[in-house]
Amino acid sequence: MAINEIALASDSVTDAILHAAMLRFEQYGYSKTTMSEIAGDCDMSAANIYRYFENKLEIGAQLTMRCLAEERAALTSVIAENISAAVRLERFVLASLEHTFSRWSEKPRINELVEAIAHERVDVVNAHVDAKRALLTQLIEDGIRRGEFAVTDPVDSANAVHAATTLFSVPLFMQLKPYEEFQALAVSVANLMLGGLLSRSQKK
Amino acid sequence: MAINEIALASDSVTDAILHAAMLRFEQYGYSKTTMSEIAGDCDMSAANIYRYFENKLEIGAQLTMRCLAEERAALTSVIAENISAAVRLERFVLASLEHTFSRWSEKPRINELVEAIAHERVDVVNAHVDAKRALLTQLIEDGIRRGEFAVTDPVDSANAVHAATTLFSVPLFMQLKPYEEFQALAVSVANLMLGGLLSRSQKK
DNA sequence: ACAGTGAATATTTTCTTGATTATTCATTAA
DNA sequence: TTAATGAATAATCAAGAAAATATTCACTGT
Repeated sequence: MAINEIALASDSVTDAILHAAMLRFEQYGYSKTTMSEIAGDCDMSAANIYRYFENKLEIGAQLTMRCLAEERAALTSVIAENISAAVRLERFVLASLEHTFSRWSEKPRINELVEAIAHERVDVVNAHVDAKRALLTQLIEDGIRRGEFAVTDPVDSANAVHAATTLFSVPLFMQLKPYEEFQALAVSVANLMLGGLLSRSQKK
Repeated sequence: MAINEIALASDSVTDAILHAAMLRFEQYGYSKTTMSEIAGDCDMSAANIYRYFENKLEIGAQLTMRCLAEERAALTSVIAENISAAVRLERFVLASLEHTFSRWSEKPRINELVEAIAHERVDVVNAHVDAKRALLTQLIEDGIRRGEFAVTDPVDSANAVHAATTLFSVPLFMQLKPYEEFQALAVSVANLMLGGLLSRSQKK
């Protein structure tokens, strides 16, 4: 029964709704999923959902935030690796590309959700972008601390790196080339930028 | 009379049609302009246009090619300046941004035209992108020749620079920030990349 | 043959209008 | 007071007709 599913998957009505919505969105897409269906999965009426969420968009927004947070979690673990900042930067770019590409090619429904929310809730995307920039800033600060990077303004450098890797973060572009070409390009871009970051003694 | 306009602006029926179409597209937009209107401006019937152009899309494509060629002409003259390759590269990026931004903000009708054609005639955009990459390759080769740049594969570097400056070449992004912020970002990106291009002796 | 046309056809867009769906609200049950 | 509902309302979507537009074609004048 649905009651069991809820018990297994979550510990509050809010989470039950989010969980049910996610399953629907994954399988049928955001726009094709109705509030009644989500409600039915939770054994409640559609009206009751509005006691927990302002509207459908808010459900989508929260799920999108989770999705983007997962991506950042992966990037965070790249940053945390115990290797040179230069290699971490390259892996950061490659990991970002990998998430963008695989969401686009393997999870089109979720991609649809994210795009829809990005359109109506710019704040969600902005928060993600700001968080990503903050991660890059962290990484660059660490590189400076270790004596690897020679730049003086880590925030400015992080902004530049972020801007320069736009191509690898926007699903829309993924249709332009096969994944392998994007990978090679990402490596080239990362190496080019590293030239501007590395301190003289680090260069081969 | 229209006859005079044609005589002034062009020397063939083909050019008269293109000229009339451009005026209409600029003022009313690509989709709102009809073949009959273009034909009327040239004192001919709509059917007669098809003796000179395959269809409306082809007219749009040719005008778009002109527009993109103008942009490349500006970039070409930046490359031709008699200054260091490093400065030319920065100016190249800034000029590219300027074209993207001003077309988006000041010529929305033309931008609509370009977007419409880009959607239906990918080959037109591809040719432009390839030509832009070729210009960058030229510039980098020149930088190498002069001893300014230390890279070994100018085509790969040009691809990387081109990819890294995507943000400044796509009209869609122009809504994200004010022009001044884009300018500052473009300078940061250019400097970051120059770090990877410049030969050791050039660095301050 | 060539440049051109009006009328016919095909395609696209626009507009209605009937559903479907989102959201609100008055009310019930605990 | 809190959780929940069915019914009412509002907003959105979708199918199909009507109108506008693109494209073709048989034909005219040169």
